[in-house]
Amino acid sequence: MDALFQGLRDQIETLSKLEEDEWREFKTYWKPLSLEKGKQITKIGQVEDYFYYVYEGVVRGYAFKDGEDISIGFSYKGDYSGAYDSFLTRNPSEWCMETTTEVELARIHHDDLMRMFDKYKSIERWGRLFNAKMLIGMSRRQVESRSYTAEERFDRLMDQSPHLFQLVSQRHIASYLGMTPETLSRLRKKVR
Amino acid sequence: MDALFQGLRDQIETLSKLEEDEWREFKTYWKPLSLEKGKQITKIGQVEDYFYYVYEGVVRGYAFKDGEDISIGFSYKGDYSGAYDSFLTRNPSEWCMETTTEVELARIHHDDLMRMFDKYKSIERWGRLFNAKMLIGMSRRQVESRSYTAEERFDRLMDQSPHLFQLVSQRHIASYLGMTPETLSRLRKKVR
DNA sequence: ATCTTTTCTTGATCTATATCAACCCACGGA
DNA sequence: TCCGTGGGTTGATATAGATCAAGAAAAGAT
Repeated sequence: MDALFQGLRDQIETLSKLEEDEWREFKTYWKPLSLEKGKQITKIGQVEDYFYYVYEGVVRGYAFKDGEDISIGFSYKGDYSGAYDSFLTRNPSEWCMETTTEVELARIHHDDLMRMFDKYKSIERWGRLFNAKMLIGMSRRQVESRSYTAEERFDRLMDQSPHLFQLVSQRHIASYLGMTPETLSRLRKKVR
Repeated sequence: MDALFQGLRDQIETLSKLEEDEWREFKTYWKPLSLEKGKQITKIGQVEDYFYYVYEGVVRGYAFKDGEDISIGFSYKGDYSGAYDSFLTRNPSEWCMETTTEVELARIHHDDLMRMFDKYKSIERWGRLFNAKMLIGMSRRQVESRSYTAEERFDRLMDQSPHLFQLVSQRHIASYLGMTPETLSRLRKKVR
């Protein structure tokens, strides 16, 4: 619990240093939250009101494409999570989040965060840099998905996040990689 | 020229209002720039030092995938442009920018912008919201490229930016849509 | 205006990956 | 202990779109 808040603070301060009293106040708006495996966090069609910090476990973000569940991304320890799109635009979310393991999170409500942005420049700065970081990550992934074949994408994921294969099911990984479970299965066979 | 700055200011103020004197100072760092068609703005491998505002014309961003030039995106009147990734990370850019028409731009140097972020909270806020806007646009495009077939992507572009077909060559549009020029040509035939 | 170069079109194949279908395996509940 | 349900595998077939190749048209260059 203390460790959770310490992790959160450290994470924030990689982007923008906070004064002791700024942090003391900011901290009061973050609420810890423990969830068991397989819990829905955000549902499609509702506006995302929270911004999440993942302290322990894995959260999966996914959307529906004609009935099929397709994974958008995974958040691990130290990541932020949530239907950030909807959180920003205040439009109903087109995707949802669920826990794939037991998780420990902290979350802050949109309105509280906005108030903090208004009040503290250091937090506003954190917001700017956080968005920048997301942007960079997303543009990397875009290049990734555009420039590589299914097989290359698979190899690269095996390389970069082998642990993922332990944590979530094949079908979720497959949809994340933009291929069918069958194709993924065949690729894995090839490697073995 | 006055119109250019007015456009820039309006654009900025859709995200964050500036005081008269804040704008007066901020404005001094933005330098207007006219370029003819076909000019390289940023080259691969160099760090992007500028952030661009497009007042007139079209700028194309592209990368190289085994020798082939693939378009990442286009910026029109009122958009911002530049190898934003590299601008943020200060790493050498993996893509480059060129004008596809005559253009009128204004640009600000990275260091000046950083100083402005430090000095004015309203500009820091603009930075945060600008990043958020980019993020939203990018996540939309990601969904776009992932959930639709080549034909659907084409139809949607025809719908949303028909003018683009006048402004840039088929091959650039094709690579932007993630298909070969041949495929694009066949799709266009289908529509006619 | 003529020549050259580039872009666009069209047709014939080829290939990666999807789709459909059957089967196996592991695990949780009765 | 047996059964059912969902995830994973494997095989056969289908298909969107790529690739290769060659001609037509448009755009620059001299």
